[in-house]
Parts: sequence; C-alpha cells; structure tokens
Amino acid sequence: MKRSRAALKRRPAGEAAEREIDFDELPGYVGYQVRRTQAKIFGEFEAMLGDFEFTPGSFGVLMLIRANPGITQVALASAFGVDKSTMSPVIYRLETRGLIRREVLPSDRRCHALFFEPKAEPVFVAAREKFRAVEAGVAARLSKTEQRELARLLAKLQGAQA
Amino acid sequence: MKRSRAALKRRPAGEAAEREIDFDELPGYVGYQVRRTQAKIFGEFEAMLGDFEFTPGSFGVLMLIRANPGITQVALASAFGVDKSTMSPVIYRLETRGLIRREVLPSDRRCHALFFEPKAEPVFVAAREKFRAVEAGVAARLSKTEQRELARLLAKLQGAQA
DNA sequence: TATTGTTATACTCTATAACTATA
DNA sequence: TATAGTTATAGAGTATAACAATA
Repeated sequence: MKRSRAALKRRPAGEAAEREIDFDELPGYVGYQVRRTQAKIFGEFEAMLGDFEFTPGSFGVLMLIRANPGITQVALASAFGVDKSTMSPVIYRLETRGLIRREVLPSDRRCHALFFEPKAEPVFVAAREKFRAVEAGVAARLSKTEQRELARLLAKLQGAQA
Repeated sequence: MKRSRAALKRRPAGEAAEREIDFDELPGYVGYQVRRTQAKIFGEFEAMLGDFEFTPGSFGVLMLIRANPGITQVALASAFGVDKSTMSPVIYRLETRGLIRREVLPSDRRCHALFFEPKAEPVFVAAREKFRAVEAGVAARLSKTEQRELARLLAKLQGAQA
C-alpha cells in the first residue's frame, strides 16, 4: 500500500482505472452486495485459520453431527441445502480423521447414522474457539441492534421462494 | 414438496431429523447467515438463467468493461477482488465470443486495454434485462428502506480490515 | 419404484508459482 | 527489480448421472 510520490506520478494505466472505476449497476444489486460481503468474510476466515484443519464448511458439518447424534447424510445434506453427493467426501474425511463414526441403521440399512466421537471433543472445542474469534471480529463491526437487523433482513431474503 | 398422509407416517429417519435439526451456533454466525443467503440467491440466478450465456461473474465483468473502456485486466481483477490469473480465462472467453476486444497499450505494452464491442450491445442488453428481473425478484422481498439498510450493514461488514 | 449413499465426471471459482514480455 | 498477463496446477465446492444395496 505504501507508495512514493514519484511512483504515484508514473502509475501505470491499470492503477489509474482502479481509482475511478465505474461499477455501473452492480453496487445496486442485492445479489452483488451479498456476494462481495460473503467473499470478504470468507477471505478473513481463510487468512485467520491459515493451515487450520477445518474449512467453514467442514466445521459446520462436524458441529451439526455433534449436535444431532445419529443424523443421516441425506438429512445433513438437506440441512445445508446441498446434494448428498456433495456431502459424501466431507463425511468421509471426517470419518478417516476419527472425528466421527458411522453406523448402519438396523431399522433401515440404507441409512448411515453419524455420531460425533467423544475423543474428538478437544479438537472440536479448539476449532470452535478459532471460529468464534473470527466471527466475533466480523460481528464487532455492527452493533447488537444492527446484527439483529441484518439477521432479520437476510432471513427475509432467504425466506421467499424463487 | 407434496406428500401424502401415508408417506408422512412412514417417513424415513432422515426426514425426521430434517424437521428438528439443531443448528447449534451456526445461525448466530454472521458469516453463516451471509453464506446461506448468498447460496440461495445464486441458486435462484442459476435456476432462472438456465442455459444462459452468462454467469453472474462473467456478466459483471462484461458490464464493467462496457462501463470502463480501456480498463486493464489487473485493474478489473482488483475491482472484483480476485487474482489476475482468475480473470484471464474469463476475459479470454468474452473475447473469443466476440463480446470484447483487446488492445495492447502503446504507452505500456505489457497492458491489454479491454473494450466492449459495439455489436455486442444487443446481447448485453438482453442479458441485463434477465439479471435485472432476477435481481428485482430478490430485492422485492425487502422494502426500499430495508434495501437501503441492508446495503448499509453489508458495506459496514466489508469496510473494516481483517 | 423409491431412497441412501458412493463414485465418476464435470464445471466454476479460486489461488500460487513459474513463465514471457515488458518497464 | 517490478508489473501485466498466461499457463500449469491444485483444491474447494458444487452438480448430474449411473450404480449397488435396500426398502
């Protein structure tokens, strides 16, 4: 970001444009605003988690398995709004890392019930602290009232059908 | 979504869990709320654009090239907050489709100035109508006041440094 | 027939690193 | 040395389709 006055004078064309870019209609699009905000927040998670053992996605999956013992993969995929084929490899990685275990349901042997492994609790708690810290840094930019208002508006955007 | 009463009675385990899933801390995370909202909105764009010739990303790039004649790839990448290597293939596709053209800058032959092709105007206008329609459907879930408030809160979230 | 879960495949988006050409 | 742009590569995340096992 630091730049000498000389450098400023002979700045390349790209930078000149960078300072006076016309974004046309984009900033007026709710979809664009939400997308940019999401990218910004995820970038911060990546930066602060570094070579951490979880992505926001895989940590969320682990958290839901922990909170919902015996949940099936289809139910989990549905909860996150993704396809079951998207969930499969995520589950597989958590299982091979020993963080969860799978049990075939006797009542319906097509289903795999998922369980959080008790011995994974320290790893989970440590990860949760990291996620809470990043999240707190993001949320701190808004007052409590604003946080509630944002949650309400985002819920409203999600609520309606396409 | 339609389901007979009989089906409801003998619903599989996955569905039972689906109705009473405990999301633990996730709904309280701003990052999670924004992510879910973004996924929902993008899903609607995909569904309504169908086999359309643009993704939200590529259309945004075209819109900015049109609004900023002569902009370079690095400036464009910077405007969207992505790496120049991410922008390269997007630019290449727009060029091969004849929607834009590139000119090497005589003043700095490393730079490629990008220009919207006038003959692409009908395609652009048609695409913009589609995007405006989807966007209008999304924005319609909020009042004008709420739209402004959301924009303000999202900007505030993006504003601070990590 | 329908559902659960896996796998093969594909596409988008993203980045890093190494490279060429220029400055 | 530094920057613009390309390319090779990699990884996450997403989906569809076909499949085996089970219902």
